[in-house]
Amino acid sequence: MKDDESGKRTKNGQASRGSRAEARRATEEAILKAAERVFAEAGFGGATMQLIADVAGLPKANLHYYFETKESLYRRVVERIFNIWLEAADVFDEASGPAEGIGAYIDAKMEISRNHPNGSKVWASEVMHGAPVIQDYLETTLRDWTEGRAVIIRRWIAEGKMAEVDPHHLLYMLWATTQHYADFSHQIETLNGGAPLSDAQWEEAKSCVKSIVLRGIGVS
Amino acid sequence: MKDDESGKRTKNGQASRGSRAEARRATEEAILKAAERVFAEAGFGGATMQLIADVAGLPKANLHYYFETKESLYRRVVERIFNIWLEAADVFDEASGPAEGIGAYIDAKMEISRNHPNGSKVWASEVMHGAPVIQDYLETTLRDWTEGRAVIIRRWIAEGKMAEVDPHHLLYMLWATTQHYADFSHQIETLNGGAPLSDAQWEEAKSCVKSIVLRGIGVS
DNA sequence: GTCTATATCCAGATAGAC
DNA sequence: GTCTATCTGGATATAGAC
Repeated sequence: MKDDESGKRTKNGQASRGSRAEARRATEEAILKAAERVFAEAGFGGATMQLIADVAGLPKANLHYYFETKESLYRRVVERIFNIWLEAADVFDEASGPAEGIGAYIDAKMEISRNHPNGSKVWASEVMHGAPVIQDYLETTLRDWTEGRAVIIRRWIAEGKMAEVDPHHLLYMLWATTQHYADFSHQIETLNGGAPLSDAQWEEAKSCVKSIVLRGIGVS
Repeated sequence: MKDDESGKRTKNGQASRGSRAEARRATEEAILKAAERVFAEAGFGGATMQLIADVAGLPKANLHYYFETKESLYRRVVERIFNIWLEAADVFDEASGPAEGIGAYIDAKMEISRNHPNGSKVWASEVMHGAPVIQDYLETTLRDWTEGRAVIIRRWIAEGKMAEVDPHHLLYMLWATTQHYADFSHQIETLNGGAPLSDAQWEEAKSCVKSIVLRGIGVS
């Protein structure tokens, strides 16, 4: 509930308590939250500053006071989901083997797909359009992260702990399967009779993905 | 090479041979091809009729002569990739078991990801934004198709030909893993040192996805 | 059927009072 | 820091000559 700070705001969007700095952070947070949703639902080109302002409950001009341009606001939204994913990957490193490490990684990514579907969609949209804004992240942080995880996977293979599979393609499969539940949530919901997945269905999704992938790499 | 009809056109976009009807089809095809690329690269909101016209080598006004609105042009683009996927699914039905059926389906979907990456991206974008234009397809054709395939999968399970997995989640995994190579091609390319996957790498991707999934469902 | 020129609208961004 | 009013560019779509 860390980011449920909208309750601290009046309907005019002014923070009602705390220091100036806190008020500023709270307003920024409200804008980022609204922007994540609008960018996810409409795409960068389809999103309008007016709509983001409406969702955040602020006049449009205030957005430009907090974020110089539409693009700088967008970039901050993309950075957020990326950092959330990076943190979730810690479980990968601390594991003693693939069953634990990859299983926990799938769990963590599925939880994020459930709790931050909009962030995931914004990321997907950004990458699909050629990563015009965060190409630098792909070439530095993401590439380093990927190579580091590939080393771990190759060690597990060498130690006979899992089948011999290409580490990159395995990682792509983990990203694809977990993020699909966020990025294509609307399609899944439609095929689920128009209703979002229930708690039980999410648990089933998690265990189904884990069981197929883990058995698929010779762990189980 | 069916759609390589741009060679029949002069630089002014006029068809140089054949009947009026043929000329019309050729121009329509050129517009659809350009539109698919531009919508994929910029999203619906970011795409402009001017840019599509430039890519197609036509004046902007001609697009409105062939397609009444930007949205109707977009809808046609989305319908195309959907129909391509539907045709590819025939291999699923004709198979005698999961090893053959699901293996062939993965092969077919991977080929489409390679040959129609832009169509796949347009579809993904459309679904991510809540399917404002093709929701009817999701609720009719796609739902029917999915339920039909689920019946086949359940039969294979009942016959002891594969492990007991939820058919829907298995289908989501097939879609996610195969389409990832189209939708996230830019990310994959970046992680591949900036180069697109080679022929050999595509073969490796296909066999890697197949081996993990098939082993994951207890086949092979 | 094809093109140039244009009408109309709406977006991002800013000025300036409070 | 917040808000109203406005500037300016660029988008969809159309009119009308050829």
